[in-house]
Amino acid sequence: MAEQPRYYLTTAIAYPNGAPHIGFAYELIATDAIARFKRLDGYDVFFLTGTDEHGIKMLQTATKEGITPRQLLDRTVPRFRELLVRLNCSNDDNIRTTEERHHRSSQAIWDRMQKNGDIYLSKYSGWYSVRDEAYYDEDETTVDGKGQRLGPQGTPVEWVEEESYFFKLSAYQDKLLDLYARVPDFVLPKERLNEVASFVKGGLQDLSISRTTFDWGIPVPAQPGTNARHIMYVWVDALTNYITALGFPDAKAAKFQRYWPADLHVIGKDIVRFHAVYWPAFLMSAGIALPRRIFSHGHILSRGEKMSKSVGNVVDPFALMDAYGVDQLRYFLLREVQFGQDGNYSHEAIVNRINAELANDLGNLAQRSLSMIGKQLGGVLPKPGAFSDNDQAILAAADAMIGKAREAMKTQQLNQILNTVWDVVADANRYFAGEAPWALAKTDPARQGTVLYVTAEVIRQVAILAQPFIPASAGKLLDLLAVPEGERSFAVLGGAHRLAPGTTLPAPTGVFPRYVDPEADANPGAKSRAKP
RNA sequence: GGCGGGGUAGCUCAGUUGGUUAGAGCAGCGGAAUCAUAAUCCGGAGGUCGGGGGUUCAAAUCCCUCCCCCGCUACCA
Repeated sequence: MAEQPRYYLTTAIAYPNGAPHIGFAYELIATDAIARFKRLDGYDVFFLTGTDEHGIKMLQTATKEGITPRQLLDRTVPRFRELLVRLNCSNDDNIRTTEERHHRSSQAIWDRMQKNGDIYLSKYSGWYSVRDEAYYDEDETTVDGKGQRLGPQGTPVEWVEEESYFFKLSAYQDKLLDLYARVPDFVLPKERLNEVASFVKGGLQDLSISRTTFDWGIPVPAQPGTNARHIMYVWVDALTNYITALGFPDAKAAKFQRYWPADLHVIGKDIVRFHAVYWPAFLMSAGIALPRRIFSHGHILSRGEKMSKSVGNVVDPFALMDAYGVDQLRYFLLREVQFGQDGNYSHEAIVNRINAELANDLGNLAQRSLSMIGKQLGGVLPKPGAFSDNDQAILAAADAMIGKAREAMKTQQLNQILNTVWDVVADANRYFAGEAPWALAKTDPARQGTVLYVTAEVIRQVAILAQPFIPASAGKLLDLLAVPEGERSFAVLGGAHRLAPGTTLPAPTGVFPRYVDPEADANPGAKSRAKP
């Protein structure tokens, strides 16, 4: 028997200096759907999430509140863990960059890069904005009326000069360009790779990778010739989490052997450069294999506008789950948004998807067919007669879903998978209305049984394929079809396997409730508006 | 400024080796059905395909030009 293929995928690690944002929830949902899809499709999956806990912003947030970074984390990190649980994420590990294993790992990759001659000590100076956490060129800055120099974001900057270690990023320009040419889907969507490539073509400067001005970070390994206390700055620390979780630097770590290189890093489009330029350069320098793909997802906008605290349109993922339900939120984000593009969130849009597609199209189809089996056939799945052309057509459509889904998954087109599945749901509704099994009950009971059987079989395949996206609801649907736990993987899709006639089904219950605006009950006349 | 993507029905989008009446979903309008979570099904309607010019028997699709939006990036001042 062939060895089970492996699949390692990650989200970016989130920065827990506040409450979890919808953007992180979106990334978790999408990555979880991919992880679940791959597992159901027979892969040995390792799915990593985590939090990025160092850096000056963390220190500043803590200081502002008069607590230590550690205390801040004790308060915020549990909320991120809670989000994972609430979202029903199937992650296999959740790394924290403050963990001891990660300190060892980061120091080890640093050592390797240094031994390769890519790290040197120099001086970093420039106009620094604490608030932006960024250096600016002098000509990017302006001086306001009070003599205060400001950065391009309008934040105050100050002249900072400090000793810093540098990474010879400039030495990797050609190797990176070669990588992009050799592996054209290294970054998806492909327009993102084009942007990265043109950035690299424009020339790379060496990267400052340490700081001495604060100490909330991983110490740089002891160096001969200097006693300055450097900590690693941002990206060496953050990116390395992907190998830490597999047991790096232990060369014999079973997980590292098994799962590295990663198949997929799912990240937000705002950090493409770090993953598509810095990370492969670090890995090349350290002599570690490169990940196979970076997928950059878009941002979730609120009614077409960027969410920001100042505008006050930030959406809390917990509030959304409370208002609409977990699977409903997962479904909406993955169905509505083309993965890789920006997407729009609005109350109207999510309610529409929930009611039209989950409750009406799929939920109601299941309810009407299964309750007919329950009421008229004693709850026993009927044995079908010979299949008519219509039966064969709808079954063929259902059988074809898995092939299309796998094709779409090759490039992480999650919404396309849902399009495929819900196209079949729409077909099934047409089929059901056309065959009118409620009328057949009197005229041709045998034929009615066949129609109900075919419908149930289509729902079975729909539910199995829907599992990665709406795991709890799809599971309930499969329960209603009395599908055993061991027969819910993609191996039983495609027509080689069918529902077993004669099976007794449980009494059907609603799986996808309609969303009813809470205001409607109290105030029936009022036009309801967006709540969350 | 440079590079890239885009501007198609009220909304979100599909549609380029140029070729019959430009498509889908949602919304809206009309009808059918009544098994079902008042869900479902059917049908009409709705577009000068950003503006202008050109090539062609024929252009959403090719060429020129202009306008607007988005992304990446640079720089003058």
